Amino acid sequence: MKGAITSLDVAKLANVSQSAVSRAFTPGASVSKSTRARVMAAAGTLNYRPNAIARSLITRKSRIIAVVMSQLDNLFYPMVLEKLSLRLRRDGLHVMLFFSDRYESDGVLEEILQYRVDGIVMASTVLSSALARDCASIGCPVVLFNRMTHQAANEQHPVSAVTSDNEMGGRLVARHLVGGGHRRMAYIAGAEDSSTNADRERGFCDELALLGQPLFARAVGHYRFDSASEAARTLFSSSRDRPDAVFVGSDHMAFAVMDVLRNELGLDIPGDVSVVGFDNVPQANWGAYQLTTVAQPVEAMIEAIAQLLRDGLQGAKHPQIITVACPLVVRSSSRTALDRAPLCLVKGL
Amino acid sequence: MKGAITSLDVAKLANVSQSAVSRAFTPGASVSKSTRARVMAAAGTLNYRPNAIARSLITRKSRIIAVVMSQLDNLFYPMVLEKLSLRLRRDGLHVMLFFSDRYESDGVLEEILQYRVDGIVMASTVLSSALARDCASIGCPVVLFNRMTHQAANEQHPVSAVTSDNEMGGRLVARHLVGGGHRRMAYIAGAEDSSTNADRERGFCDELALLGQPLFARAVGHYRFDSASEAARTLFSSSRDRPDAVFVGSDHMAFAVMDVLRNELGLDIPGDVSVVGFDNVPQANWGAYQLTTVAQPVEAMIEAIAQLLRDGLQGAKHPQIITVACPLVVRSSSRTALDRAPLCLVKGL
DNA sequence: TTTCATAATGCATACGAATGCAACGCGACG
DNA sequence: CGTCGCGTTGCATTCGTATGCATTATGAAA
Repeated sequence: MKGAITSLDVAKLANVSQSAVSRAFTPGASVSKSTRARVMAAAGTLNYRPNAIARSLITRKSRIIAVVMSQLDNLFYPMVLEKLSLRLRRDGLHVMLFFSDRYESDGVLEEILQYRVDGIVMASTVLSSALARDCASIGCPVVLFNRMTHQAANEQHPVSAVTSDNEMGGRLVARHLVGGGHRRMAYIAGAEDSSTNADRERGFCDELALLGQPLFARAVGHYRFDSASEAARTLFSSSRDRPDAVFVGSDHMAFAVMDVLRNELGLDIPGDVSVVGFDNVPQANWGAYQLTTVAQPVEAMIEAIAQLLRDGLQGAKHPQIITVACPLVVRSSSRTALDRAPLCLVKGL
Repeated sequence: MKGAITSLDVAKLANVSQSAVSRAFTPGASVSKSTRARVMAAAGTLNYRPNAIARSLITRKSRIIAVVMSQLDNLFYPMVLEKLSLRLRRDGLHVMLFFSDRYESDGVLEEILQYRVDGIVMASTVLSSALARDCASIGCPVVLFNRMTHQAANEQHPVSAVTSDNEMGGRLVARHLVGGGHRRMAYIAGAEDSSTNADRERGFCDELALLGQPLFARAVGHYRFDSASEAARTLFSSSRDRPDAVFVGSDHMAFAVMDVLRNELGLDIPGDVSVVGFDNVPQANWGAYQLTTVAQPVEAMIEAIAQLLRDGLQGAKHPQIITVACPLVVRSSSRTALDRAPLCLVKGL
């Protein structure tokens, strides 16, 4: 077996014990300057690298964080994935990536737990009560990202969560659209069983009602591109009485909606219809869309994840729910109060 | 220590030896039906899960594949990542995700090798000669994805690679554009030191020359959105003598180019300019772009990766270079011979 | 019933590094 | 010169599972 260089090989070459090698590679361990130097030299000539697997076995820390995703076609998640990975690396943690669909995660979680990961970030779904219990008993912290169902607040097996203030985001959109003079507001929902959608929709509708402009129409896009296209066709098929503004549950769906409105129905955005999304993915700033949207503060959310994981690793702090504010980013896919002025003048003539 | 359920605990409860437990969880091992049943029952009540870390230590197989990426903002890579992860899972492998920029990967690789991964897929860059040697000596197969530089063909430390037939892709575009009646063809390059760009550009230019229509203009976009916008501005700034077609080194850049052409320069696509990309990411089929592009056959490429990894795991097969064909997908961002006909009629009037 | 061949099981060890404990060396101080 | 203390070092054990080998149970063939 050629490439099996162990700490013992290094120890022999450096004329020290295996313990010394181990200590030389452990920051802050009790080793003299000279010993460490000799060890490092020997390690260098042998091309030795400490075996993280063996280390994990004895330290009971794998320094692996499992990240569970779905829907990487929605650019929001790749963005999160990349930033999260870089952030965790700064804490000496590594990302093991898993995929599960929205409704089944238990199978994947079984695999995850075999690796004795130091934490789990779930961005695809929530976890079953049974697995939440298992994670808790093992002491493996779980952080829900962008998800927060009853389980997160489950009394028996609570789980931490990081979300943006989806409800407030919905409210901001309502104010923006009403302020822009729209009268027939529609909503295209994401997955109806997701907390993000529930919160966004509730905030939007409540605020609309508060402003005396109840929701005009509604359809469901399931957070999927194709479903969103279909929803747009349904909502805007009749040329009379169609919405003059639509809030779409995610940017990803909003792009589909804009494509249908412009290319299939020949509508002008924002002349005929204002469109607002949610997430503020990079594409929202692309020339073809210039989408007004609610920005999820990814950096802050990721910092929150890192903190929750750190807490979870150190001790059994109580699970926490962290909610971060999300500002509205106004671009040209929606009419604003300023745009409205000339329209009124025209009307006045 | 509460959650530390080991195979020994299960063994005691089931009144068998620890070996029996191990064998019960090993498919194809020598255990009687009844013993396995008893073990599984005990494991169930104790919530036991085999420890993959300990298993890896002794089997010397971590069942982990390191995947190194960069630029997740180009949707091509998230797409690959998701499909690759699902494909490898079918082989019982798991993805550990790393990021490195295009020019530095050695630091990341040092970390990777500590985990004794069973293979490495590099989609971000190539690896240094020194690390290629290390990987080879350890017996850790490396597969370059979408990259193929001199190192891949390095005599001393050869490395496997999977790419699409980029050169042929470039040729197809050349034929398509010339066939569509274009006369002033431009190319917007990706990163000039990447093999993908070199191959695409060579194929495109060679074929253009062959068809008697040498390249008209060229700029560099470095595979980045912003750089591509800038390149488009440069190429199309003068209204006289501007290209009537542009082949862009990737879809991701092509979207930037289309945005500039339409929204900043007021040009019609494909009326004034035809645009062709490379990759065929999902967005290329979106209404706003409808981008003619060369399709990278992701499924086939991933199958090739899986095969190379399998070969590399089993024995020391010679590193292989796998190249898969990539068809042109024609959409409405480029004029075709058919579109030309009416133009000729108009001319004829 | 006896005799093998085969399947099933347990024992003991190995994987590679971390760490408590004891031993050691060295300098300082009494 | 002896003793104490502190910084180093090595020894031995440990983490949880897989597996070669020896042993025993099982069933089929004689």
